[in-house]
Amino acid sequence: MSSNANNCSSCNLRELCLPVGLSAKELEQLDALVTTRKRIARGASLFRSGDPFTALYAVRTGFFKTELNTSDGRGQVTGFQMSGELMGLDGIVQDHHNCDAVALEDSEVCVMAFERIEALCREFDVLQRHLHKVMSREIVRDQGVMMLLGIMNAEERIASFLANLVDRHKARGFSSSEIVLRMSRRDIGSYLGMTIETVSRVFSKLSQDGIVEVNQKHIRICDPVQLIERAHSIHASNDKAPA
Amino acid sequence: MSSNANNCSSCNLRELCLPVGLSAKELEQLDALVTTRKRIARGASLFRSGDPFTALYAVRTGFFKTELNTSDGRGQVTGFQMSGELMGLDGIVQDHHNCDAVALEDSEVCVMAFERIEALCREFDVLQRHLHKVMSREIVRDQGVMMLLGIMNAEERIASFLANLVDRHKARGFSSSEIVLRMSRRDIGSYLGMTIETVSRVFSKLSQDGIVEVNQKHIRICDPVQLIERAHSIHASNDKAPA
DNA sequence: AAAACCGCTTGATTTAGGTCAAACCAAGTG
DNA sequence: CACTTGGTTTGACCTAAATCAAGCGGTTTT
Repeated sequence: MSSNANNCSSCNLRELCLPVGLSAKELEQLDALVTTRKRIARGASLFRSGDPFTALYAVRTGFFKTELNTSDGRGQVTGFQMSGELMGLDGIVQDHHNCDAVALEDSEVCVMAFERIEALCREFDVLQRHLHKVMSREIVRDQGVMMLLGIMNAEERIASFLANLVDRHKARGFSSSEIVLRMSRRDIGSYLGMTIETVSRVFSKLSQDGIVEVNQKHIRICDPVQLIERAHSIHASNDKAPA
Repeated sequence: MSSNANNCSSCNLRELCLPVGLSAKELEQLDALVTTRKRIARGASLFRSGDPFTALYAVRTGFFKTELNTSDGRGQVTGFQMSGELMGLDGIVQDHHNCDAVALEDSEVCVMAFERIEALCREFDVLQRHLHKVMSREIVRDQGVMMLLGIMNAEERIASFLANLVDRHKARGFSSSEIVLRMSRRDIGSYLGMTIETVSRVFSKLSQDGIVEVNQKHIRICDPVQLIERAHSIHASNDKAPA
């Protein structure tokens, strides 16, 4: 790796990952955060449930899912992570990870030793507050998913899911009308608490209604207003990119 | 309030709330954590969605639910909190609360100004780690609820819910075979993503099968092994009392 | 103490979404 | 190229849970 390959201060994801308004000097000190980077091939796991917890990971490139697996083989996808988003917070409480993080495409993550994060947070209150906000955001996001699973019907769930993806694409400066789904219908179904058949049927419905165009993994959002309309319930202000 | 009424060091919930293994001296300094206590009458709110966030709250006595409310009047209960458990973590990310916290019986909470918590965490790494664990535990708990809502059927949900309550009662030294539900069937249904009728029917079913005895709010666990059997999926090691 | 009310239970019926099954389609592979 | 293979779509049917509706204790009100 080149001299500044691991530098947060020169990373273009800086605004997604780190607190804003840091001085150049502070930023420089934060470069100590990322000790290494790690490449994960599509289909491989960054960590698995039970692995010892030592670090948090920020997605640098690529796309991940996190999932819980049950003894009886059923699984629950608990989230999808894209560039600038954090993984591993679930591991802190028991010193081992509580879910699997699987790369859905060839990906690269920044490895941040948790002890180092904590040490820096004791030094810089801005960073401390930032970490707390990141964790709080995850809690709020999870509560949004609970609501989605608890009270929304299939169409609302899919619409919320798509609207959320659009938001996160926007926050990264990507097209907000053309998105490519990195995850399978099975993963979507697992995340949204429904079968692949229902996922497929709802996509077809939204397509017939002229709200989206669906072509396998390629989704074109034709009518973003109607899409949000269909999401209906608070598809809350959660789940944005990390601040 | 008497001289040491607000002292964490003399609180019998200490082991649920605070890190273990603190020296007497450290404990003394932590007494600065709780600035005030607050009584909340049954049915009243400790905070509501949108209220400015300034503090975290620990339940001292009583029982709470937290819920999200949607524009269209639907609501989702996101959790129930009993003595020693924390509320308010959702408020950190946006400096205002994201859900309502409602007392289900006359209750008392310890108010911990968040700025003070952060200041102390910069000073004591043990406390810092503790706060991170508490937040991580909440994330893991939420993921457990996602799984419950995503893949469990009605009976598994109710069985998990009861098994979880039993665990938390045990952790507090309460009877693990006799529990009194502080929440209504409606709240249970909202939390578990089902209607009150289904809640009632599943209770009746578990009762017929000799696993529990149900008498309105009074539940007797007759066969705890079978109860866990019915929960089936990982009713994971989450959602215990705060460490 | 009748009446109105509230939370809960139980039964009858309906329905959203699950299950089962078949076909489709893109991407490898021998 | 024919031939898998794995993910996706679509259709037919079924079921778990929702909805609708009635009744059942308690508790509070008048």
